[in-house]
Amino acid sequence: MAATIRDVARLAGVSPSTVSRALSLPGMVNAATRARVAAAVDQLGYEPNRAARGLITGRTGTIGLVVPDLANPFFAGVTKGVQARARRHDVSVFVADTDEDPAAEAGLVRALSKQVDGVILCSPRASNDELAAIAQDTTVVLVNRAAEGIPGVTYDNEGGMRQAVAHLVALGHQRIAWVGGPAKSWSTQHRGLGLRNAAEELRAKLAPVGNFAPTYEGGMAAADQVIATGATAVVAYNDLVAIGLLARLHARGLSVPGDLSVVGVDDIAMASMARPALTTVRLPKQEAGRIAVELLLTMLDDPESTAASAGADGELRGELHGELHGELHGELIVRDSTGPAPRTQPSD
Amino acid sequence: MAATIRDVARLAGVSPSTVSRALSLPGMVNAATRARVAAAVDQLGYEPNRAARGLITGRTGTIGLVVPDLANPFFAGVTKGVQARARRHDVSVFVADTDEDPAAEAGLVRALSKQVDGVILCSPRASNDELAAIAQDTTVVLVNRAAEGIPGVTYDNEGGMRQAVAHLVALGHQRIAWVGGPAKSWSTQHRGLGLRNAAEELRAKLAPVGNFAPTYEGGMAAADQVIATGATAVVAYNDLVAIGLLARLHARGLSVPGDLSVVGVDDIAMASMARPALTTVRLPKQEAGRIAVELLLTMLDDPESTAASAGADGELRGELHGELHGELHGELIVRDSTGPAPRTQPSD
DNA sequence: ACACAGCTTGCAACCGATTGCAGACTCAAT
DNA sequence: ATTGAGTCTGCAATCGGTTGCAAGCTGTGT
Repeated sequence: MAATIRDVARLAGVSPSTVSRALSLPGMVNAATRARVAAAVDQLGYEPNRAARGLITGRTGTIGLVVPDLANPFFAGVTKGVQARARRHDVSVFVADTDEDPAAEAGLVRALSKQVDGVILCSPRASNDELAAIAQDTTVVLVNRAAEGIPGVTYDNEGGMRQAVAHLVALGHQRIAWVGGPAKSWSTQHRGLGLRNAAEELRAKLAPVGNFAPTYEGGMAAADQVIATGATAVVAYNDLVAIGLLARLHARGLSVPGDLSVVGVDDIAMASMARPALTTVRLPKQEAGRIAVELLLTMLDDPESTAASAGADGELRGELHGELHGELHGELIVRDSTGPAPRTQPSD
Repeated sequence: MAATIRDVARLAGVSPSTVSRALSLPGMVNAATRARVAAAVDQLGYEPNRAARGLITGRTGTIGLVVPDLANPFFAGVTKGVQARARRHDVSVFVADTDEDPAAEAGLVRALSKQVDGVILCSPRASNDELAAIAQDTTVVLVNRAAEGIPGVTYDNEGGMRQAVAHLVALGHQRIAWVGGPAKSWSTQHRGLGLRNAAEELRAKLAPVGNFAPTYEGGMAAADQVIATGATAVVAYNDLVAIGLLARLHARGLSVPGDLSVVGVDDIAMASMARPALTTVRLPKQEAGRIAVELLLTMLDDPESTAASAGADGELRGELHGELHGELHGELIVRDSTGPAPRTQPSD
């Protein structure tokens, strides 16, 4: 049905090879011929068949994106970024959702990897060893996760947490609770670490209340333990957890920020719709997706470049500043869920 | 790098054609040979190259999905459904996000259509004529939109609205406001229609307050007009709008459901996290995605089948009940945003 | 006039699968 | 032994592009 390169060649009165070259190596063909080919191309609405091209070039022009859960606004944001930037490079994106199932992850990636040039792995649950194994036979870029020798883009969790703590300390809070996400999660570990450092430096006490599911329900479950710590402020693993906290605190009759200030992380749309509107550390989500695409495409163009070798020759695209690793910074968005520390503890 | 069909053939001591047949037409090859091939296949970890296969079969094993905005939880849900069901059929999904830009839509679909076997169009903004043109040269399935001659899956908006009105009338509400979404939107039209019919039948008065953006901001903008109608209950185009209403009503000092009851549509995760938790008409989102995939795959298997011809021979898969059109039903989820009508109008 | 370089272009092989056709083989019936 | 049907397998063409190689053409220097 669709026009082939031979149809174009016939119409332009040249051979298929010339058409091919006119399109991909324009400098190599005579200007007049090139014009005839161009005319034929758009008269026929010709577009090269990707499968055929991929067969010989070994490149499919497609990348894979694996996320834990598309319904999670954070991952939806990353996906949008990946998608938009990939389109700009004329690359298609296979999206796969693991449904938060760590077991499905590896299998999915393997299946995907046969069909794409490279894969972007977002917040993978796999172990470092498993990741290394995957990176062995596919070009991989990580998002929101760092692993030795694998390029990726991460957030400066420490910096974000420092901003949150500084904000709270300035409001007079001395004792800050921390509701962590999944224990093995890379970002939980780094956010916890950043919090600990910032608290120490700014002379506040940090009260970790353990690990909870990174969901609204997780926040509901954590709330009572937060109250029990006697803290006047709480930092939650993410906005979903923070909103769960808000709900349960309200149910317990506590006022936010009157009795307790609450800070989230991510700045999903829901954060500004919560009551009270949530103070949170905004993480640039689409930006992460965009950078991941650039990173992946860079590696694909120059297979020699890896996180390790990049330091040596460092000649990469703009945003990456010569390294096959991007780091994004969070920004504290102050809304209504944080306020001055109460004079007396809510437990009085 | 990866094993080819020739490698397998050599290892199994047969010709490539036999390997091909052993894999796709097992009945045609001798059991012993088939076993040798199978052994060779998994010793080498062989997987057929899709591009090569696609080249000759004309099928890519890939479908496209176009949604207005991945960050919208409704579309994220549909995407999850599409994605999961496609995987089950060993089909990959290209996801494209138009960023709510109706102008980008058509171009995107055209670009996509060259690379996939068929396209699922979710809540397209295009006109019926444009849709017909697209369906002309690609296999298309619509989600959340009906158009003459094009298969699709829609929601029974009338039925959902009837449930909402019945619920409100039972609570004593006589005057119900309606905040519509984008005027040209198919679902706005049908929800408005359903509301009008149900209101008439159940002897309630419907007060439409016009069309608003299907967002939180849209809801905020509509709230004051809703109050001005003197209605004691309001049905919003979707949950996002309803939550916007909630916020503005709260700011205006009105109590929900004390002064005004609010009903949304969709049942996105946010609905149960709102304060008060939102009464809403739950629309099965993933289910819509799943059915769309089945529909598309059916059409691909049997190119003769169209919405028009399906009635005649109607021999399709389970869920579809013999029609190339699926209709899903909403379910009223009663939470805390609806309650008995106040004795006196809030305007008193 | 001749050789040689440089620029364009075509031929043909190739990527990795699928499939129509025909050949080889087995087995039973005549 | 011959024929015929039926089963299984291989050959070779094909899908739609890309690319190494060689050949044609033009123009320049001698």
